[in-house]
Amino acid sequence: MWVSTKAQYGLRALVEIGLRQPEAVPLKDVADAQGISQHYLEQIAAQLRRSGFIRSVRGAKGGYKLGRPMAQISALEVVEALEGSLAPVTCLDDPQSCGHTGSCSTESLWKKVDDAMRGVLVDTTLDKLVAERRVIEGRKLIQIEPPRAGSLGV
Amino acid sequence: MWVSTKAQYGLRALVEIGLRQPEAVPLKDVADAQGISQHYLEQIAAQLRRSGFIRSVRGAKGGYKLGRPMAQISALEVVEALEGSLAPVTCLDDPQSCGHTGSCSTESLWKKVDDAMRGVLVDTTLDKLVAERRVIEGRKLIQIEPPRAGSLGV
DNA sequence: ATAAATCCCCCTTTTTCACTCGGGATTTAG
DNA sequence: CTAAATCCCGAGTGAAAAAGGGGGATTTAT
Repeated sequence: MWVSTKAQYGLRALVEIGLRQPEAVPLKDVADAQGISQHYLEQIAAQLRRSGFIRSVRGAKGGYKLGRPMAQISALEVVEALEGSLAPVTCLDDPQSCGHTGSCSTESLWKKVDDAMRGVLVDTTLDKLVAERRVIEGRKLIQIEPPRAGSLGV
Repeated sequence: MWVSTKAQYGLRALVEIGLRQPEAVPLKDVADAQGISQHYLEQIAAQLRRSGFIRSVRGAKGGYKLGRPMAQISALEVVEALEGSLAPVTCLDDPQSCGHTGSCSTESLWKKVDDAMRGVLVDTTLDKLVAERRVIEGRKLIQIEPPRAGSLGV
C-alpha cells in the first residue's frame, strides 16, 4: 500500500463534506460516517484547511465547508497535499538523487508509470466522487438529511 | 517514493544480466556498473533466484544467468516478487481490511489507478528494457563485450 | 591449494506510519 | 453568564519497514 491512510481518509472526508454542501459539517459526523478516529481526522483536516480545500466554521454548530468548487478539486491535489509527491521513484522528483538520470534503462518505465497514475488522479475530481457516492447511497441519503418535513421516518 | 530501492536495484540487475546473455554475470560487475552495495545486491539476487528469474552458477567464474527468456519477464512480476503487492490501497488486496468494500466512493478510483499502473508494468518486459539500455549505451557496449572480431570499434 | 564467487543468517540504524494524549481557543444555545 | 459544541495545536509513542552491514560457509576454475 503506497497511499497512506491519511490521504485516503482526507479524500473520503472531502467527499463527505461535499455531499452536504453548503452546510458546515462537523468532523464528528465525518468520523462516525467513515469509522475514523476523530482526533486523527482533526490533524488531517488542519492540513486540508491550510491547503485551501476546506474552510472552518468555529464554535457550536460549526464544522467545515469546501474551500472551492468541487469540480476544481482533483484527487491528485488532495493526495499530494497530504502526503507529498506520489512519484514511484525519487529520481523523478530529484534527478540528482541517483546520479545517472538520462542514462538509466528503467527511467522511462517509471516515468510512464507516474504519468499513467497521475492521469487517473487528475481526471478524478471531487464532484465525480460525490456523484458516485450518491449513487452508492441511493435512498439512504433521504434519511440522513430530511428536507425539513418530518414525514419520512415513521 | 513507493517503489523501494530493492525493487529498483533488482530490476536494474536483471537488465545488466540480460545484457550479457548467456554469460554468467558475477554480482560484483552488476554492483560496480550500477553503483550498488554488493552485499545488499546479494540479498536481492537471492530473492530473484528463489522466484526463478535467475539461476546461479557457483564457484570461480560463476555468477547469475537468466532463468527464463527475457520476453517472459515483466517488470510487474519482478517488482512484486521483491516487495509484494503494488496495490495503492490495501483494500484492493484484502477487501476485508476496511470493512466497507462495495460501499466506498473512492474504491473505483484506486482500482483505476491500480489498473493504469499495472498495465504499464505488465507491458514492460525485460527484453524491452535491455533494448533500451543498448540504445543508451550505444557504442560503449562494444568495449565491454567484443563479439570475437575486432572490426567494430573505430 | 587458492582465489573467486555464490550462499546464508542475524544485526543495526533510521525513518515513517498511524495514531493517542492532553490540553486551549472560539462560538452558539439556553 | 454558563455550558456545550466545535475547531486548533503540539508532543509523544509503538510497531513496522527500509537500507543496508558483519561474518562466515560452500562451491569451483586454475
